[in-house]
Amino acid sequence: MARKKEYNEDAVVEKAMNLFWRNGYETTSMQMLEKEMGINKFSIYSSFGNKHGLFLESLKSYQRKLNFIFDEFRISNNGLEDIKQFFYNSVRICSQDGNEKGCLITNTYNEFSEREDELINEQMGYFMDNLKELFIHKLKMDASKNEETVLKQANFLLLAKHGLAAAAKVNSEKEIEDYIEMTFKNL
Amino acid sequence: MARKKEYNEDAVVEKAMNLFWRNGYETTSMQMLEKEMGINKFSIYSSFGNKHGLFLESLKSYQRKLNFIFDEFRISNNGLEDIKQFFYNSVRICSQDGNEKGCLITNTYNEFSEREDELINEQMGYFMDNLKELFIHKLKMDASKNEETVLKQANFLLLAKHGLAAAAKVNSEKEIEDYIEMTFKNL
DNA sequence: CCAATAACTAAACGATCGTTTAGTTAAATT
DNA sequence: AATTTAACTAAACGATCGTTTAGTTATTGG
Repeated sequence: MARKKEYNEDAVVEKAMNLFWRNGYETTSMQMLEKEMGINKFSIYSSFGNKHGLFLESLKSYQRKLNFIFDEFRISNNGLEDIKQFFYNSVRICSQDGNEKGCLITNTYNEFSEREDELINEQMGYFMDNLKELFIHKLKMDASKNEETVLKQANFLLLAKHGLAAAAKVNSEKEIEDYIEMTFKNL
Repeated sequence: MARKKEYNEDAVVEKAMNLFWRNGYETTSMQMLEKEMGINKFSIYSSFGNKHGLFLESLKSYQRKLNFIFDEFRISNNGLEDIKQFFYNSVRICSQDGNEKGCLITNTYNEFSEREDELINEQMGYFMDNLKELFIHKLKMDASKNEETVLKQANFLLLAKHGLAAAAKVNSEKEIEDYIEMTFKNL
């Protein structure tokens, strides 16, 4: 056989993910990735094919990172209150390390919205559908809500979450809190 | 003196603005701008200094384009209902020509959020402050609302508007309508 | 211990980015 | 009509983009 890899693929993908998260796809160059990941361009290309492939793996790494929030969200049984907590948790994740990076999914959604990138859209759709189902499940815990109301409110919350993620990058903690409280005031 | 310009600066800026609106700042190249504006790179640089300067002028052109919506908004005297109409009008502007371009201001807000571009931030701040003041003015028409409620609701609406603009690029007309109706349901 | 092979380094690839510059054309002033 | 000067064309600038490739190093199986 031959030589062994000197790096762990999951570990370097996570580093790449953090760079993409901070800067977005287009603004992050292979040079920056080389430096941040601590491996050569050759190694990046042999492990992930190209920049686009590396980005897709980074998206998956981000979703793994979010898994524990989703698990906590899924397990709890407090209906609407769970969704609100999920909103707060999402903002907290996005504004760690002092710098406001927003949500990588939402950022990607925005950056790729004009392009028609099938693989990226697949990842986005998977994430959104998953979230919407969760919202619906939580909303249905309130038996007084009929099917139509549940669907309408789930749609509303999905867009509100999207807007919140966009706002988390530029607005103050107080404004964010006001926004969340107001969003849930009359659901 | 000397030769006269063969193009109108306002006219070519509007063409540049439409290109930036469709593609964003970074994705729009000088080559594309040359073609769309119908003038040479030399002319662009002599009129606007550089790409950044042209973009700033494009932002101003966009704001001029929005002026008539703002005027209509300002003049009317129906309080909260005016704000809702403004939301609907904003979405309509963004999804013309079939392709969903979103709001140039919001797109720029997102694309430049990590950078610390003083001139761009100035334009953004000017626009946001202006909008917030208008919201406050409309909300105060309802005398039953105290100062604190008005400010909180104005903040909420500003973020909701931001989220709406982001959503207008990717969501269906029905989802957008549900979102707006839900947003105004209990204000 | 040697041949085979995969992981590494580093340099170069062509393309495109924003910007500049040398040379030409046309309008206004004297 | 001659001169001046700004607007034009088109080519080239250096830098950087994502990607590839030639050459070297290290590990494994026979």
